[in-house]
Amino acid sequence: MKKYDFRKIEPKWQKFWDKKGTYEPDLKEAKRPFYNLMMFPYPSAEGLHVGNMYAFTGADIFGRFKRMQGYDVFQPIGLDGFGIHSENYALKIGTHPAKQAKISEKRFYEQLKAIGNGFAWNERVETYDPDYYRWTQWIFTQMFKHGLAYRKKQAVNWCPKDLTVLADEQVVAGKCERCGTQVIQRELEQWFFRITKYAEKLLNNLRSLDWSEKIKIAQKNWIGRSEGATIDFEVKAGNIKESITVFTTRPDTLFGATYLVLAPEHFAVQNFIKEISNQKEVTAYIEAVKNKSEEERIDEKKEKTGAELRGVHAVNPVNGESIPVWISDYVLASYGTGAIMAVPAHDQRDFEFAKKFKLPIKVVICPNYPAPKCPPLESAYTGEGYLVDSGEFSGKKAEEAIWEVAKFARGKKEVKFRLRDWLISRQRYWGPPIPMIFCAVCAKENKGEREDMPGWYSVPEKDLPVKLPIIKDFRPTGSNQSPLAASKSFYEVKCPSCGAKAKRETDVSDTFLDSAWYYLRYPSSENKKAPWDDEITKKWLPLAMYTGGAEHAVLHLLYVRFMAMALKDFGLIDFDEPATRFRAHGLLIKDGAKMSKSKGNVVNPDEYIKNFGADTLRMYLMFLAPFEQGGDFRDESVMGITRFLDRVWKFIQSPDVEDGKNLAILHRTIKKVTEDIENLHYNTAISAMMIFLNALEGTADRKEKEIFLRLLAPFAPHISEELWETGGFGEISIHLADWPKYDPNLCVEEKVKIAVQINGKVRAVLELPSGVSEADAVSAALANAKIKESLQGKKPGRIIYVADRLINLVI
RNA sequence: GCCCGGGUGGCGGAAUGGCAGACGCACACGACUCAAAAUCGUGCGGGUAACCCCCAUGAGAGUUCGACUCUCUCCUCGGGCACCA
Repeated sequence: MKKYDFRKIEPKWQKFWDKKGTYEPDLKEAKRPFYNLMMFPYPSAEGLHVGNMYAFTGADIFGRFKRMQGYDVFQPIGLDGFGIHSENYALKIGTHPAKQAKISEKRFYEQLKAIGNGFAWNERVETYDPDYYRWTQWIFTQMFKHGLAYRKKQAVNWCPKDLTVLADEQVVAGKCERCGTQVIQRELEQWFFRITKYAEKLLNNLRSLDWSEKIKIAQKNWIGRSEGATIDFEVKAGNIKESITVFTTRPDTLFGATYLVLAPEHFAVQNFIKEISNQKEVTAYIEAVKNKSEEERIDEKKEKTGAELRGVHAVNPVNGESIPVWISDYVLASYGTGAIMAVPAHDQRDFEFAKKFKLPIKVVICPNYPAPKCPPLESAYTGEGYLVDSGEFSGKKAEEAIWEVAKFARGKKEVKFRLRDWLISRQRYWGPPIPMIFCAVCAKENKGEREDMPGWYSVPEKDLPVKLPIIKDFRPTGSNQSPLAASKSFYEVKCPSCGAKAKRETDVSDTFLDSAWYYLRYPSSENKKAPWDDEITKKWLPLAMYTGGAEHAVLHLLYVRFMAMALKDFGLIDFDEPATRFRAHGLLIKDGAKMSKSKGNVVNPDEYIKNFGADTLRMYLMFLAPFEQGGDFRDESVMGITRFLDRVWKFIQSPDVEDGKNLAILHRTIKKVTEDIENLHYNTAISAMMIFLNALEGTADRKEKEIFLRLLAPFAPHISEELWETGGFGEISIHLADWPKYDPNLCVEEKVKIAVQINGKVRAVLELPSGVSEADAVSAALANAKIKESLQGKKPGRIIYVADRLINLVI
């Protein structure tokens, strides 16, 4: 018998599969399409991370399993190589990103081949390929034409290190999601995508999606729907009369509103400022807020700040009371209406503010009714109760009076979302130039492609792609402008409408736009005339299975859904959810800590593949823990799998023993492995194969070996293929063979062990024929010497019998 | 603060409400060997000389004939959100 030599076997079969196109489905003719997608990597670091390999292997096992079950599995791979992460890497090592992209590409593809995944290599996608980003730009123009892309000036998140704006989703706890730098606010005019238009749908669809629950929860919280009412307050200041609209989810507490608070940026503040007696104080406060960094705000979170607009008064619409008006940064300009009614007795933030500035606190909800004298509140009371001091509503249950009070105050029911529009512009170099042109002449004449955006034109389809020029100085400028703004030959264009001298947009788009539609391109990647082929798209999409990291819960996974909804509304695709099933894999850590370059504990898969083989590494990674949980990579445990595969090698080539005794374990193993793969419990599937091997070594017949190889194939594709060939078990490839089936009737052992308990404690274990009747089992138990002894002549009062499992005698 | 997950031997982990610790790692002993590695075999939660006994799944209570599993309270670790009215 030859020795198991993975160094020969693995490259041999990788070449074979490649040549034969084993993993290339017929995209046009496939009968049972199964699009199994995994999130593509961004090639920013020194090479493929073992975490990537972990994710890809998990997804690949599922794909191989489905392929053997008879599906035409399409499992493509590509690179998310455009964008700030790749650019930063290029900056760090001092190469041009375009050059670095080619280097990374080669390296990544070599590594991706070495892990033995069943990728469809013919349909690769690289986001920086002009053939690809041509269509990314085209999608931008579609968004523009349909009114979903627009420009607006507002305070946006700016990363002082990456020197670009960021979407809200890219800011984590006030810091840049990528580099961890404290984000600051800048007032800029930028391109946005109107994702908020789909807030309701993004939320509602979640219910019917078969996605990892934690992703759905994260999205739900991010979208942050709240139902409430907008209510108008008449506000007077000297000669000025304004109506200020507030948003509240608790209109039932209206009688307890003792003042209004406006965001410092609220439009009405500027009007009132002329009429107030403390102009200096208010102006100073507004200035102070403007200059506060996010860090300072978080620091001061506990301490409320603000300023009264002296001389400004609002009228509470439910009782006509005149109440003061304040400004404070605890009210956000960007949420609701930027103004609130403060009910200090029943809202903790208002409570703190009122305490600090000695504003009246009026209780309008008591837990009981009629209300006993309420003791002074220590904090806001937000529980249930009955309305008090609330005019005609007093005595009603607060919860039930919400809409009645709102109606009484002439409020309107309204739904608000936490979700903000997606900021698309980036002042960086390495991305698709935003395909827009601004013509000052048209703008002056109020002409434009869209009425609401004079002067703006999308680049005509025939002129796409707007190629990213190879410029020498691609470093971010820090000046609100992309490095492309320095390239005259790039930005000087003619107006597509009037032909006058116009200016091309010089910002590039967010990387997440590249990845928001890539799954559509894979199966149609050969098409040079359209972003995707309708027939192929109809056949293969939406995705049957999508696998990726949970860190993209509110980034990629939200954007990709939004994009599908938009494209569907444009009539370009016929589904609005890109993936019917999504599973988030867990995080792979190393010796109890997250892998990171700073800790120096990043594992590169290359040396492990070299030393142990791809099959061993694959199985090791999957054996660690449930795939959706993640695992802890420890060098010493790899040996377990090495031994296992060595034994498999010998087991399959050992002489056949025809004794037909292993039927039950064979069928149970098939059942267990099948169900475990379906549930992504690869660790226990591998354990079941180990148990099978332990039991059958030296007693297996040919059929049992053959079935074992098939079960092993998704996990260890090379060794199983090699043994399949040398053993002559069937046509090559094993990966196109059928998945074994089990017979539930044969899963049962002839004899079962039944635990006999007395008062829940096991006192004896009986071996009885399976399916034994209750009466027989109980009499066998009572006849047992140990049981007799334990019973000491007492008679069990109650007997619980669980078939084939246990008897509990209760005395 | 709120919302999700977790907490089981020395370690990774396994257990439709039914024999806790499968499977593997590490470790110990034995076989093979001049020797070592590899391989094979045996053992391996704690108490105990030993057990058929007792204790044990973060802590405490509860439901149940029976709880790692369900309910409540608390501790703790990880992740997400964080003045969202």
